[in-house]
Amino acid sequence: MSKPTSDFLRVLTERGFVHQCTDSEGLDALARGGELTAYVGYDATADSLHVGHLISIMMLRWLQKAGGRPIALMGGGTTKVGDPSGKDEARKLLTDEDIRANIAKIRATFDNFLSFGAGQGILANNADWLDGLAYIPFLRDVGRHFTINRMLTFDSVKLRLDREQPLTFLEFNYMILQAYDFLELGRRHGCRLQMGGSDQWGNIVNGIELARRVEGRELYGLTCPLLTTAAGQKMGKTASGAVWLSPERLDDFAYWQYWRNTEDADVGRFLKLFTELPLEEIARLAALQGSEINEAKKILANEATALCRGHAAAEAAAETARRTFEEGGLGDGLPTLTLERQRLAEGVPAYALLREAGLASSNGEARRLIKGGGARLNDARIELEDRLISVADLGPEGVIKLSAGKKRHALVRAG
RNA sequence: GGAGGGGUGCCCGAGUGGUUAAAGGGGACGGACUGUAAAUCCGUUGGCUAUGCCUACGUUGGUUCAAAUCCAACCCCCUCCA
Repeated sequence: MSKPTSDFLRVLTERGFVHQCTDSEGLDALARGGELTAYVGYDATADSLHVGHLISIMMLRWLQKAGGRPIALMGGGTTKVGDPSGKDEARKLLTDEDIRANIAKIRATFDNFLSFGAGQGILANNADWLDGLAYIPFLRDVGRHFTINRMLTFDSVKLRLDREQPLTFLEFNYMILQAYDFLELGRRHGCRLQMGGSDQWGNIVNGIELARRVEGRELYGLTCPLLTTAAGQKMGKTASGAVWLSPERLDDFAYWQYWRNTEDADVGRFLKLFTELPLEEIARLAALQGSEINEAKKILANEATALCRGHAAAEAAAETARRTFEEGGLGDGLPTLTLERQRLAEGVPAYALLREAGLASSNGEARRLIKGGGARLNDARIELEDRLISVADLGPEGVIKLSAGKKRHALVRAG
């Protein structure tokens, strides 16, 4: 593809967001010509998005910065049915109330990245049009434009069939519903572009085809690469699961740490995708060698955290990290457990305290941690599993520092 | 509906009567080495009020001194046939 001339596509291309595009020339012309409206769809099964969603959120953000109008589409309608693709066990069906609550909480995250309001971004919900669909009319108006022959050629379907895994009729319909979303957003908001992960390519193309057939409208699709780390791992896993975007699910310090621990080989790529630093600056940072690249990682952590959690949170997390790792001291931002003074006076077994502080998920795990030499009390290795920890262990600042390994720390205070 | 195959720990997968909390791998966690990186090596990896007790191999019941392993019924998945 020739070099894009629109701000939007140029930025996306330069920063590594673009995997495939249905018609980059056409889209470029459209983006150049005026206000471009584009959407990305998000599931509403959890009350928070995670870093896997971040790349597409950034695309919406760049769109808005380039003068376009982003639509974050919540799958309130499709979630109600329950996405069967996680096929291990039938996901429990969410109630309307759950979904509404999830969407409200997710919205708080979007507010950090996008501006919603009159003439700005839109937070849409496909329940608005899917809930009321009448089956027969829908089949006649929309279903007739899909041939099974063609649907069978899409990767999402083909992979399943090749691997001899079941594909339910419900999932089959997902393609159609998603295609219909695109059509509907075009009608309602003049949306011309759908973006998503590369795994969404087939679904996106379906929407484009549908709109062409139903109303002769030309739509566009753009996918971003699925994010893996340089080591080939799926992005966003930590000790305790997904890296959540909402502070209720993952505290600011942990979020900052996630970025701080990026592999060397990923630093440049992540800076381009997850920060808004100028490319020249990024090129300089990514070229740092040896331990100097840690500076780049700190900047990555600061910038990424500032976007998602705000500047104050980013600075506080950076300060906590500095105190904890560079001075070996205590950072205020570490997870803190407040214990009744009475209990602490009597003493609590080390394994129990580690569990309560969230450093181990069971007493057994805590015991193993101690046995393996990974548990520390005020930076001194804990030798005995049931060693009592008491007020006598409070440091000068009135705090006990517990550690599991070198990176996971927690504070205990007497309350 | 018929015939055959299968359901094992976070995941994959071995195991066909006792020494099996269950080989091996992956992942995860911890240790060593480092730069809060990667790679590598080592250890750990069901729970508990812990030299013991409890729970666990789809579900329920049975045989046996003893069952993930044998029997029965049921549930679910896959393949082929109708």
